[in-house]
Amino acid sequence: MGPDTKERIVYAAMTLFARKGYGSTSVADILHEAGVHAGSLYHFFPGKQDVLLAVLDAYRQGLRPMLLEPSWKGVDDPIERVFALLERYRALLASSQCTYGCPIGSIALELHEPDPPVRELLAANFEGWISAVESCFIEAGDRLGAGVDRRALAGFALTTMEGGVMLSRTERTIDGFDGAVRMFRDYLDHLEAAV
Amino acid sequence: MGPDTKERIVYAAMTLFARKGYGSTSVADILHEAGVHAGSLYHFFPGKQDVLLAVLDAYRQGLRPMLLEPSWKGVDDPIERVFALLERYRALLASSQCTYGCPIGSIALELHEPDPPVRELLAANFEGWISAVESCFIEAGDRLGAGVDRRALAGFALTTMEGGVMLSRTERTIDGFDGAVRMFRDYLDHLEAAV
DNA sequence: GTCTATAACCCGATAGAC
DNA sequence: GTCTATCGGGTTATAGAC
Repeated sequence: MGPDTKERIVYAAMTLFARKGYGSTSVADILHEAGVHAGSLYHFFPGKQDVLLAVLDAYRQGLRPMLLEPSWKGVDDPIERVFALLERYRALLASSQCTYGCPIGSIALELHEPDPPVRELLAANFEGWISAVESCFIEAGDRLGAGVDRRALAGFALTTMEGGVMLSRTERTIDGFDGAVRMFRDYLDHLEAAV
Repeated sequence: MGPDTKERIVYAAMTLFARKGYGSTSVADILHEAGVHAGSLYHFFPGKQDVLLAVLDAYRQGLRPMLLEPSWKGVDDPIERVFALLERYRALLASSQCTYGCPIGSIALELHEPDPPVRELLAANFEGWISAVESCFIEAGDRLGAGVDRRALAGFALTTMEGGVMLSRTERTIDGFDGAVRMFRDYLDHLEAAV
């Protein structure tokens, strides 16, 4: 239908996987959402799982331009940037009645035994996220004690976000997410005060 | 086949849902695992989702006898009890090559739009977990400052565990879980030191 | 590259004998 | 309560014309 058929398929799949999950999204759903027919999808992709791989790769490639840069617009303080990132997930939750959270985390838990390339792309997405946040904590310099493990702290930011999303999605209230982020903030305050 | 057919079905489903997820477990899988035939399952349950409800209720009822009490055997310190609980999840991860984590969290994220009774039972499971941990923090008395929100801190323990499980399952390494728990421990150390 | 039709399969659930 | 056979429908993927 156009030169960007493949991209439309990936974008449609991205939307649907985030909204309904991977298993609950049928190929027919993707075809309908993208406005293409089966022949086109199977021309570009060997199968459904390869569409998932393309989606996960798109997330990975979009980390900076689609997630970090919008979140960090007008925020220069490196530690505030971490909370600006968390705030973006809060906005996603709040604007969807606590239905939509982190698409990577949902897929990561939905697929119990993913094929290696899928699992590796999921891990690469987490790794990119953690690395970006780690950079913020490194940039914060001596506001955090020299003994503070920046990488582990960034991983803790991720687990706070993912766990908070899970709790809020289940309770259908933003409270769980907010509570977790508030505790994480308090922890960072203690770390800064301890220097 | 016996007077406990219904229980065998629930137990089989519990095992399979934890191992493969809800959607990837077919009724035929449950029948095979439980050693019963379709007629028996549909005699006791209207459908597959009702088996899930029974499983979630079993987890809820088993929280104390199956999870808390074994974790807290020989551990009297209320704050150490929280970490003993987290240690139990670590053992589950470690003994399964980081495949098996928290079955409730997996199902919570797998089902994007669960029917109300399912979502409510998932929330009730989280609520029971959080309440139990909150009790520990309350029991810790003035070792934590009076201004510390015990309930939010318990929720933070849950998000730390669930997020850590997600990260470790994806990376197939225990590091993410250990890092998150280490940070949580450090936070509690700061809270205790600040009193 | 795109479209239609359909193959081959698995699913949850049911019917009805015992 | 238990067993067998099967229905009806949705699934991924393919075949083949255009």
